[in-house]
Amino acid sequence: MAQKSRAEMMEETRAKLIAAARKAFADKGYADASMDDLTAAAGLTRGALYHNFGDKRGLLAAVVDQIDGEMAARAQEQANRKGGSDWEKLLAEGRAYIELALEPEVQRIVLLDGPAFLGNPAQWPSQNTCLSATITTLERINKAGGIKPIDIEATARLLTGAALNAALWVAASEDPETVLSKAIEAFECLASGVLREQPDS
Amino acid sequence: MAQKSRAEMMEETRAKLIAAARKAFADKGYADASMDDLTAAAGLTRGALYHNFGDKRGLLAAVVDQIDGEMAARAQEQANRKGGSDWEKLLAEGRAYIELALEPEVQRIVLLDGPAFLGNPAQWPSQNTCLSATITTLERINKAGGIKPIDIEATARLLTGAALNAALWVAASEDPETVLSKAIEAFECLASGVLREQPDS
DNA sequence: TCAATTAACATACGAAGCGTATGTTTTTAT
DNA sequence: ATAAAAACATACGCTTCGTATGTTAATTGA
Repeated sequence: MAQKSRAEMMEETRAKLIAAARKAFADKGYADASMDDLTAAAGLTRGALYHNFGDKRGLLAAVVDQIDGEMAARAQEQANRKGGSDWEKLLAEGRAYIELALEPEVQRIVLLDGPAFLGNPAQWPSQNTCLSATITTLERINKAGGIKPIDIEATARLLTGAALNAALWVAASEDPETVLSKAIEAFECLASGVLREQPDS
Repeated sequence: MAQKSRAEMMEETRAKLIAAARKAFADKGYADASMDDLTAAAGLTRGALYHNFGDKRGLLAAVVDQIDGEMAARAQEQANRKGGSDWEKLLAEGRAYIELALEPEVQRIVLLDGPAFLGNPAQWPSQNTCLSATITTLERINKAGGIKPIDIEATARLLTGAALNAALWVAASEDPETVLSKAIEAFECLASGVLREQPDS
């Protein structure tokens, strides 16, 4: 089909705006990103913005949603690649979260600006994408009787929180390579706290 | 002395501005807080602001510093109150962090707005106030040979990160009472991962 | 098929806020 | 006592956001 339908055009402009926003938000931060510049870079005007996303925050929410989806997919991929036990999958997820959060785009938009302008991340619908994966893995381990009798969701929240914070620490360090390995070690150490018995490693 | 020196006057206006900023930032958030309104509420104008703090961000930094100092002091107080072993002190600190982070003022200003407008908290000088306390406690436990051979700072970073994230979760929940106890349980569980042997509890 | 309506934007407008540049007054220094 | 500087207040310009109002093209209904 050479002709694009109206709905397709709409989706295309939405995609262009989101793409331009990802770049602008990542480069300048949400607060310093001008909507005039952003929309112009996408070959549009602010009119398209307010028609499609309501306001500036709406665009940020859409961007966060998109990034979060990509994060969850990539983390799952990493976790499933190596196979292994559910426990090893949990550790792989944690490592993946840390490494994903090292990307400037994720860090600036999702970890720094997101909470300030979209509010408490614990209330985001998207945050649950990454989180539910961890919950699922924890529940599997739990059904096998491998962990202590604690609240699954609470544990998942703390683990992901620790991972994201670790990423911020690594990003701020002057020697990310070695600091990253330290962070991953510490993460696996803390995670082992949920086990009934010490792992083999 | 009935007369106040010039330096005292200066400190007084700084204190008034910081106090007004704490209230305004906590109520409306940093982005939506008007400097005109804020300074007027302190009985001053924006002139005083830019003379004392450089810009809006400078005022936020001062506010964050003050709150962080109070947090560290209160957490230490809580940890030392019950006495007990270093291990119990570590758990008490974690619990204190979670409970402190539940206060709307701390949450809005330090956890949500701070990172967005002051940048990565891992680079803040003030963040180290709370963190170094945890590091100190961990080192004490380490010297007694009680923990696994992992990086102390990394562990402290992850533990505080987990605590702060837990607080955001509790704050967003509809039943903070029970969720808080779950979060504290999970925290202690994860923290026990650093121990060589399972604690007595 | 052809008006009429609506969707998808663009343009124009008004208001608010930040930072700076420029006063103004009161100490401090010499 | 006069000059200098500190501690603010006032005034100004610039940017930006959200909305209100066009404008064009597609869709609907008879």
